[in-house]
Order: sequence, then structure tokens, then C-alpha cells
Amino acid sequence: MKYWLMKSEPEVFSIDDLAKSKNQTTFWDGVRNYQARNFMRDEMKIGDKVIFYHSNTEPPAAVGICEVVKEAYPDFTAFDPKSKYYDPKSKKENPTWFMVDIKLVKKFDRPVSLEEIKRNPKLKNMKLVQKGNRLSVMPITKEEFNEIVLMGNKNYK
DNA sequence: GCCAACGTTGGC
DNA sequence: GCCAACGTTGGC
Repeated sequence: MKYWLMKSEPEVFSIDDLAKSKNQTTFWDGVRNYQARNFMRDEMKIGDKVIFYHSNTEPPAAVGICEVVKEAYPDFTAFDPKSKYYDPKSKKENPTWFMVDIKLVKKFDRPVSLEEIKRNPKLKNMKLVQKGNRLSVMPITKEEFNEIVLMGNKNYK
């Protein structure tokens, strides 16, 4: 089993939106970066665990745990001219972009801010805290996953 | 195939 | 809202 961190802008789709979704499950649309796509398409498997992260907000923070419930399939928003994720180069017979489905496992008792993540020496190797990294889907280690989950517990510190 | 120009991400 | 960092595009 692998562990991941996935970023979403809460103004677009927050963990509370996920909590309100049918079966607390959503399709992860709009990934338009090849490296992130490759992770989703080639490596994400059912049962993989995901840290849900709020980006481009104040404060940026890890906010909960999700689980992959459907492996990669074509991102249909790329075929829809009305979608902001429309990409005319992606053809139905040979799709460029893929999505997975994720289900909410648990919203953290407390958000784990980027600042806290940066302060924690156990998390210093995460791509998230390395300068200039803009990946929206990234692999993390089991240890990093467990540490962030611990920090999200109301009894932490 | 190089690389300048451009667009996007996302912390601040 | 700014802008550094990065990815992509397209002229050559």
C-alpha cells in the first residue's frame, strides 16, 4: 500500500465539500500536470491512503485522511468544452488526463498547518516543504503519513 | 532540440 | 495581490 498527499484549494473543493458528497466520495478531476497524472494513473491503487491538503488558503494545512476507492480512469472534464478543465488535445479514444475516486476516511480534529509541518524535523524530506514544489499529487512515506495523522489528533501536544 | 515567452501554482 | 519557481508551448 502506498501513501499520498493531494492538494485542493478549499475555495474550489474543500474537505467539508467531500464530507457532504454522496458516499463521502469524489472524483479527483482537473489534474493537468504530467507527473501528478503519472502518479495517479500508474501507481495509485484501491486502499492507498491519502492526506487531503488545503492549498492557496490561510493557513495552508493538511486537514484529513482519504482512501483511494477507484483506480485511474479518463478525466471526462477534459472532453467537455464547457469545463474549465477542457483540453481539446485529450481524445476519448486516447485520453491524456486521468482521475481517481477518493473517499473520506476522517477529517482531522485539528488542521495541521504547513508551518507546523515545516517545523517538524521528521517531515523535512517531504516534497511539500521543499522549495518551489508545485506538485498537486505526491507520494509520501508511511512514516510521514503516520506523523501527520498524529499531529491532526486533538490530543497532540 | 534549444530556449524565450508565457501561463500557472501556491506561499506569503 | 504579488511574484518566484516551475512547466509548457512554439518559433527557429
